[in-house]
Order: sequence, then C-alpha cells, then structure tokens
Amino acid sequence: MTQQPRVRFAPSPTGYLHVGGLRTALYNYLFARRLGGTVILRIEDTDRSRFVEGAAENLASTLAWAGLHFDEGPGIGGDFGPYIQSQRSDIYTAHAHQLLEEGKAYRCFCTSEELEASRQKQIAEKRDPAYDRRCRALTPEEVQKRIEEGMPFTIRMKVPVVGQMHFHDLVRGEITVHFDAIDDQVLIKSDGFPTYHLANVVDDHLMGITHVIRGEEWLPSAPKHQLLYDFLGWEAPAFAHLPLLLNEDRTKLSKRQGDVAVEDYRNKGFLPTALVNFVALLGWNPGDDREMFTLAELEQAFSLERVSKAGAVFDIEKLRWFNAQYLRALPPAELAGHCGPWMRAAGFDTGDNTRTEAVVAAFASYLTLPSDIAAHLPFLTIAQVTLENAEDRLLLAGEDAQSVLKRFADLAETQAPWDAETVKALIKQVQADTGIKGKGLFMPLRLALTAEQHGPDLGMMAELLGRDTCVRRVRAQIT
RNA sequence: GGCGCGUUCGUCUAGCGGCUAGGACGUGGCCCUCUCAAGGCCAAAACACGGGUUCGAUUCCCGUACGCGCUACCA
Repeated sequence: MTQQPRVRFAPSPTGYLHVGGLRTALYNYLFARRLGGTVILRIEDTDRSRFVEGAAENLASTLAWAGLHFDEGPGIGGDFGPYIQSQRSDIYTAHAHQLLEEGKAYRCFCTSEELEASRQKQIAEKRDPAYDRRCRALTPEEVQKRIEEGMPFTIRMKVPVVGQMHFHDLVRGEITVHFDAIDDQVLIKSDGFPTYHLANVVDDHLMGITHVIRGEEWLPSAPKHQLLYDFLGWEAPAFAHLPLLLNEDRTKLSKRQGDVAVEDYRNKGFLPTALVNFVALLGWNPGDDREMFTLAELEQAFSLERVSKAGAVFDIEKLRWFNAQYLRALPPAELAGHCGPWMRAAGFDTGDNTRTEAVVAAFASYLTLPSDIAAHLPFLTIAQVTLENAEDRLLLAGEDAQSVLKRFADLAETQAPWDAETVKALIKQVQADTGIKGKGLFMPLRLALTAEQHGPDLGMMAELLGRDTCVRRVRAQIT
C-alpha cells in the first residue's frame, strides 16, 4: 500500500521566521508536492513563556510571501485540527495519563530549583548531568500523598535503564543510541502543558504524519520520540534530519552574525524567488548542473535522497547573485514596482509609469537589490551638471571636446523625434562632422549630460533626459 | 565532559573503486563596448590526517584531529 505522504512544518511562534525554518518548510513542501501529498502547518506554542503575540500570523504571512501554501493549518482548516498545540492540551494530558497507567511514565515532584542544584553538583563532581530518577522510585502511597498535599509535578517518561535502540534516518541511515544516554524526559510540565517531545509525537500520529522532516538539532532527541511511539503502540513516521544552516564561522546560523529572519531579507528587497531558489540549494542539489529553479521546477526535481549530510554556510554573496539574476529578469513594470519606493525616496517622481519603467529598464543590469537604483538617479534629479572632478573638467575643456559639444548642441536643437536611436544617429553625425570618434566623442557628451564617466548606453541616457535638458546641459559646458 | 552527527576548491556542491576530481558564487585575466554594468571565454583554487581492505582508493572499514549539534519543566 502506498499512501500519500503527509508532512508538517511545525514552528514555534517566538518571533520571526528563521531562514533555516524557511528551508525546512520548503523541503517539507517540496517533498509533499512532488508526491502529491499534503503539507500541514502546525503551531507549537506549548511554551507560554516564549509566546510572542502575532508571531503565528507573521509566520504564516511570511511563508505565503515565499510562495509556500499549506493544505491544512490554522486559518486554513483541515480534518485533523486544531492545528495550534495550546488548543490541544487535553489530548496530551490524556495520553500522558495513559502512559502513567501503563507504567511507562511517572510523576516527578522535583522542583526546578532542586533539579538545577542537582545538575550543578553533578557538574562540580565532573559527572554527566542527568536526572537522577529519584521520583521514579516513589511508592504509589508516597505519590498519592504528595498529590493530596497539592505538590506540583511533572510527568516523566520511563526510559529503559539498559540496552540500546536503533532508528532509521532517511538522510543519515541507521543510528544507534544507548538508553543510558537518554534522560527520563519530561512529558508534561508542571503548568500542565506538554513538552515538545510529547506534543510532537502525539500530534504527528494523530495528524497522520508520514514523514518528519526537520533540522538536525532534533537528531539527538529522535530516539526519545521513537521510544514514545513504541510506548504508545504507534508506528513511528519516517525521519529525515536536515543539515544545519551555518554562519560564516560554521556555527549554527544565528542572529548577531547577520540577518537570519526571512523578513530582514524581504525588507531589503530580496525577491522570494531568489531566496527560495538559494535556500533550496543549501543542502540539496538536483544531481545535474542546473541551479536556476522556480518553485514549480523544484517541486519536480526535489527528493530527500539528494539531501546532503553536512551543514551549509549561508553565503550571502551567492544569494545576492541569485537576486540580481531574478531582478533583471523581471518585466519592467514589476521591476519598477520593486524600485518605486527607493526612487521616490531619492527624489524621482514615479508618476509617469512609462518613464519610470524606461529608467529601471536602463539600469536593470546594475541592480542587485531594488535599492541600488537610487545610486543611478542623480543625473535625472539634479538641476544642472557640476563636475566635481578636476580631471573631468579638464577633459571637457579640451579643443576636441568643445567641438563635439558645439556640434552636438547645434544638431540637437532641431532634432525630432528624440529617442535613443535618433540620438545615436545624431552622435554619428557629430562624428562625421568633427572627425572625432570613440572615447573622445562619447566621453565629453556623457560627462556633460550625466556628470558621470560610466553608465548605460548614452543614447538611452539622452532619451531619458529629453532633448531640451540635453541641449541645455551641453551648452552649459561650452566655454 | 558525555552522546550523536559531520569533514571534496574561500563558499554551495557533483562524485556512489580506475576521472586531466566537474559545475556555480566569489577572485584574477581576456573579449565585447564610448564607458560601466550585464554577457562570453580563460585561469588560479579542494579530496583533513594516519592506518587498513583492494591490482587500484576522494569513494569501503577503523582510528585520530577538527567542526557542529544535543545534553532544560525551550523548541
């Protein structure tokens, strides 16, 4: 029987969407789409102390911005809800009590302070910090007495004391762990909420999750989860632990060393297509030399078999390259849409769509981010050209330069129509009339017109400036 | 410290016993062009180390080193 895969992305709403989270969400999404499966968004908000208002909504909208759309989840619906863990408390409690009754879990009355003290002592004695399982030995009478006294308690999983277990990881293969390395994990906290371990196992089972695709930081606790499935008499889903995203110094990608929030990249003008394409290739490759992928193409090409094992450094330079590629491939109207805010901030009036689009099209190949457009606008926004550079002034003062400027101004005065092509023809005429060509012909004009030595096609620049401005600026440089 | 995972150019990676170790970003050069950007071409640049196994190891096994992760009533 081949069942359609059901996968989930299960972030905790503690703020923004981390780029590593985006990558995890993406791989889940691609895996499911490729196989015609279902993608579920589940909010893991069992830690009330870390809850951030609005974070869940922000997560969802950022994911949507990236183009990832879920089949089930909060605000989407589905037959396995609710999809917010804080609304599923009784379900976790019921399963924890079942484990209690079956002798697979026990109540622990130790306080956080006691546990911390014990931990410190163990560290001081150079022993491995681990819960000493003192409450595991409590008699039923003692337990009953403490409950009646109203002592708060947690519920801990009764991990076998000896032996070892295996589990299979789709990325890493067979993994063996000895039970003595596994603590008696807390399942239900003293506030009544479940820990990640219990909630994730219960939900994954109840929601019919077939494949758990998550970050490598979860690898060490996978055996606990496997054990929980066994305790509950459930078949565990397949596991796939993805390699981590790293800082330049190869530590786990974190704030402090650059932007880690998807929103940061979004706000800077990175396109979702570029970010998704880039992040898809961090830990996965198609097996051939392709590297430009749309989401739809990724859906076709993705497979867990080609996910690599080692962590990947988040190389912002390559992301920038991807962004430049996608940016310049945009239709002018869309490019103008992205650049608009920056252009207005730079004093350019974007009221005329045709003109705005012509400007961004002229500079498309110069842009890595939409904000880069601002640096190219001064020639359009300044009142007149003033050459700061002595070298430039010298260049314009030359005899040849002056005759080029004069001839151009004379011819331009009556030129109509005025567009890139006709201006170029006009420059050709200047060349024929003055015998000056190449750099000596273009540079004086470029400087007089734009105040810059470098830039796009001069004919295009002249068109954007308009005939009258061109004539005025060129005449202004004639001595 | 313990446990787990990992290790091919600076970075992302291909490679699944025999290759001049391939591609991409970045870097350098050349070409194109009035110039710059883009684009094209070329170049420099890697199998962590030590043992095995094998006719032959980047590839398989073991060890070492290094890195990362986990080691919470956080996820």
